[in-house]
Amino acid sequence: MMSPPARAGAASLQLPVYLLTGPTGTGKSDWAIRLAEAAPVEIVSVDSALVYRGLDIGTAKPARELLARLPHHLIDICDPAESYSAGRFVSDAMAAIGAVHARRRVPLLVGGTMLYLRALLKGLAPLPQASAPLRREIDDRAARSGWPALHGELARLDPAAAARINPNDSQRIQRALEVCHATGRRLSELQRETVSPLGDMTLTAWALAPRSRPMLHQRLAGRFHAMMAAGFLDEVKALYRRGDLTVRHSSMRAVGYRQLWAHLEGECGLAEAVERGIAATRQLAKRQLTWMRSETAPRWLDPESDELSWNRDVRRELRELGL
RNA sequence: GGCCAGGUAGCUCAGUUGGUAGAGCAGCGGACUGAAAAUCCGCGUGUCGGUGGUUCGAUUCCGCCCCUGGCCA
Repeated sequence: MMSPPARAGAASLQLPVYLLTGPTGTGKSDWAIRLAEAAPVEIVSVDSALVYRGLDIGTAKPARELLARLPHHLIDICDPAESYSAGRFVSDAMAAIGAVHARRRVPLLVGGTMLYLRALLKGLAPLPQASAPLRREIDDRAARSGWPALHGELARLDPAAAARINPNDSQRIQRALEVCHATGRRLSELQRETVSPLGDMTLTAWALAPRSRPMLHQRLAGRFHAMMAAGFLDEVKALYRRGDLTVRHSSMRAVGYRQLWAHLEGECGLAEAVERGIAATRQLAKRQLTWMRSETAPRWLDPESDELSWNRDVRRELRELGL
């Protein structure tokens, strides 16, 4: 559930938390790594795919050598058969932030998993973890009577939640029912008890915003083809051959993995899988930009031209803090 | 060169017994509380290959031309 607040002592209260976000493919990790080479910051990944071991090429994971040389947190922390979650992320991230502060260094949150970011900045309600048996039971009933019928059930148990959830939104209907059945309370009530785990820590947020959509799309396509040239398909084949993973595992629903997996299952040719993977990447970037527009109030940076001044400004601020 | 099948949205295609057209995918906008790189909602973006004819009216019928694919030479 919720982690203890990371307020180890008076000293850590003075230390800031930095955040660098942006849509996929804008260079966040590169900026963060070059800063970490020269400043007392430690990178805390905010990424739902980088947590998985063995998902390397397709997630654009920093090279092993870099991960070993510069402190990174929340990368390679679970097996692809596990299911990571926003809740685990919040407690892992708070633990990492506390540990970095205890070393008198500054955590630099880097990533584009916007739900995780929001959960960390604004907090999660005290909700129960996922329950595999409950979810299985709900899935079974959905297969028989359809999600709109379960939405009707939710409308009786938690009208406020049902009003906000579309009758076809299987994932949210399932979660809301799961919460009602597991706790006997309404999701919509529990959500009012949300409190930010960051407490009074000061957060400085920057966001990389691509100059133009066509430019971003071109870069994403180029990057996907580079991943293919670097052995992405072999990486997915190795995961496929394990035999215990399926498309129902969230790790195998990641962009690129899902499409190459479909190709290995014989659903489509390789060229088509690549095109679908590129399209899925574009769609991910678009959703991330929607989050960025509505959620955060960051300082916007241009991925093409602002890195040097950003890097210099952050290092000056750290010096002024005496770090 | 001859015959056949096509040419409709960015792509793949449907359709109009003559009244200027619609699906999927892509794209664009939005939502988002333990699967979130997930899940879901909204929006059609068009010289219907070109040109001439018939017609009140042609994307649809007819002629010619161009392009693509296939078969025959």
